[in-house]
Amino acid sequence: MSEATIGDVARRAGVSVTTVSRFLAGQPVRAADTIRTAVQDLAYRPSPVARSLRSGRTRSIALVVPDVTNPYFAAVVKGAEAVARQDEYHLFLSNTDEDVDREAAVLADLIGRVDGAILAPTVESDEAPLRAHQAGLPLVFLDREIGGSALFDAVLVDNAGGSRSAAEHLLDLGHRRFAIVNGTMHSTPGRQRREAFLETLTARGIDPAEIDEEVGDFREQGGYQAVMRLLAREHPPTALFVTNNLMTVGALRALHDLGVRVPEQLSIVGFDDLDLAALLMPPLTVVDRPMEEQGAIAMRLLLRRLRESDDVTPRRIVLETKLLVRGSTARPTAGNRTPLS
Amino acid sequence: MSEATIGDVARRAGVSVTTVSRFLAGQPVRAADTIRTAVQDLAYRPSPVARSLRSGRTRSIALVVPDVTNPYFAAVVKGAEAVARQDEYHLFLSNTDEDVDREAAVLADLIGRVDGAILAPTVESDEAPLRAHQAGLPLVFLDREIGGSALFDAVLVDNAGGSRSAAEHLLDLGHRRFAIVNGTMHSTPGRQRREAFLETLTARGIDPAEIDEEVGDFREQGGYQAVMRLLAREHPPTALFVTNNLMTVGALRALHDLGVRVPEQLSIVGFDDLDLAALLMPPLTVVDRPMEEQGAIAMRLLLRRLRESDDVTPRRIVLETKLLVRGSTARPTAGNRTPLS
DNA sequence: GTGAAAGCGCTAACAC
DNA sequence: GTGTTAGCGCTTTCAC
Repeated sequence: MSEATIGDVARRAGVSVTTVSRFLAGQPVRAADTIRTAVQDLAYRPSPVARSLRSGRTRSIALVVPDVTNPYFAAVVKGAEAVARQDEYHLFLSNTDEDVDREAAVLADLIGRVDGAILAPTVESDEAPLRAHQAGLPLVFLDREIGGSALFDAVLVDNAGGSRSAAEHLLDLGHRRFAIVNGTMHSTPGRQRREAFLETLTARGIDPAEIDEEVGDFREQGGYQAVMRLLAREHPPTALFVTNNLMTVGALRALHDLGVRVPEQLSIVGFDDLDLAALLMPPLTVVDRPMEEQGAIAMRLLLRRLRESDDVTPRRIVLETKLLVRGSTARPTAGNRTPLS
Repeated sequence: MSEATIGDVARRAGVSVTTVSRFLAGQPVRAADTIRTAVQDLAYRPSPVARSLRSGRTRSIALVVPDVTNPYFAAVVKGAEAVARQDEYHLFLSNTDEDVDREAAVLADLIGRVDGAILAPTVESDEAPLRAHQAGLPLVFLDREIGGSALFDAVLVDNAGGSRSAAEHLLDLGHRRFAIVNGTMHSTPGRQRREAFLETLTARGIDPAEIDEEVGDFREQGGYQAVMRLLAREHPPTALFVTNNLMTVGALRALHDLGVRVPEQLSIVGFDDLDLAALLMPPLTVVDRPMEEQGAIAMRLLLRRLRESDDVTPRRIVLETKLLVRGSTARPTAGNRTPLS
């Protein structure tokens, strides 16, 4: 029965709708008390939809991520939501499941429904975001970018730095046989984490032939299978870098099923911390980064863009990573260090 | 520049807006081809806001949960979103952080903005949902209820059954000294899990004095502190039941810091499975339940209610739990079985 | 099968 | 400081 409109309030208070509107906007009005009473009596709530139609703004923001079930994105959502709430914005949430078509559909659908969107695009060659942008949807990129996206605000992570620290840590321990489980190679983090890891290794004299690669597509199952393949090889690696949290879980599961002892037989570094990482046996060494904060920053960037004129130069914020050395990395054992001798 | 309106399309196609509207609605129209072209040329998209104002429906649903960062709720969100998408509904997400006031504010804010909401209420004595319902917001309860909520659809879990299975498992192993870490005692799961655990124990002859209780408020930190307090006692328990996932993580952290050996010194059962539960040392015994499915069911219930008339009798669906016995539970050791002798 | 016109609930000129 | 009115973009009578 919440059907009271501004007209009802006006009638009950014996004034015009204009006056009520002005009262609601906080402007000085003679009949303030009367109106206030009428509002309460009728349990009047201004219709957000009508306001939106009038103002052209919805006071809501969409957050488009591959998967909320990924603890990293869950944290991002939380951070973003908290900031939105403060500014009285509402949050739409969409999962793309790393599916480009779904992402495109979602974005198209969002136009006119939200004032802006925060997006973790599936692939760097993605066109959908550009179309959405041209259609008037302000966009901020989260964690990933698309090609030639100098137009957009973005909150990224120093993937290269993170991977480098992982590689150096493993090198310093004395490893010479490496493997990396890659994510989606068409995405920013997938590409950057791989490249930096490989470059660091070869720059320090590692023969590329000593670096095995498998793709795990950023999924737990992918990580599992990648590790299964990796360890089935004749000369398995002694050091493993897994480039996201979900794949790390899968990798650990695989190592567990295989009975591989960590770090005695294999050292492992993950990208992204896990809630239970420190409680695993052994505790997991990971590249960590701010998560809720990344969501919060993305939201702030977007809200600021909505506030200011649209021609503000795009801002790119790159957050630092931090290597958390725990127990899953160690020196290679003698047998492992020279697997061929 | 996505400013084309239905009027622009009509003009370009040389027909009236009515005809365009009918065309868009899929009704037979002579100028179909012309209109189709005009729509494409102008990249016309019907305004969702205008449609909502007209129809009184927004095609969006809100999901109000305590915390998306909780893997259980993240899974629920995913399940609910998938169902909503199929029916072309959009999802609003709000975190309440277990705060009654925030929840009330969120609900009030949602009225008129969504067609319905799925809610995991903070406390059973909550009034806000009733007010929202009276204001015309269809509601489905998720995982938790409020007092006298026979009015509402709900998707619950057999908390009593889950706790009973945990208690019986521990009893069967021979434990006589118990402890339970409770959640928010004013919430449905908090209350039910506690009661069933205690009843099962006492029904099997356990002296209530042999059952320690601490409250952890469903938070990780709460679980940590609860366990710290529990194990500081003179005659610590040999069996521990932790009533949700977050608190279980905290509990494990505490046990780790304390150097308590599981299950030798203490058996532990958690409520809700964790992604890494099976990989912990020892693997964690837990009460598991469907998570994404619970979200999906809640969404289906709500959409069905929106479709059917509002006077359908409320439906309550109770999902079954399943005890996953892994390695964190074992017989009490001799020393522990009779701590006083 | 089609068009004119009213109206969803609100805000903002514009006159007073 | 207040009321009248137009109009945001759409759907839907109601005549034709």
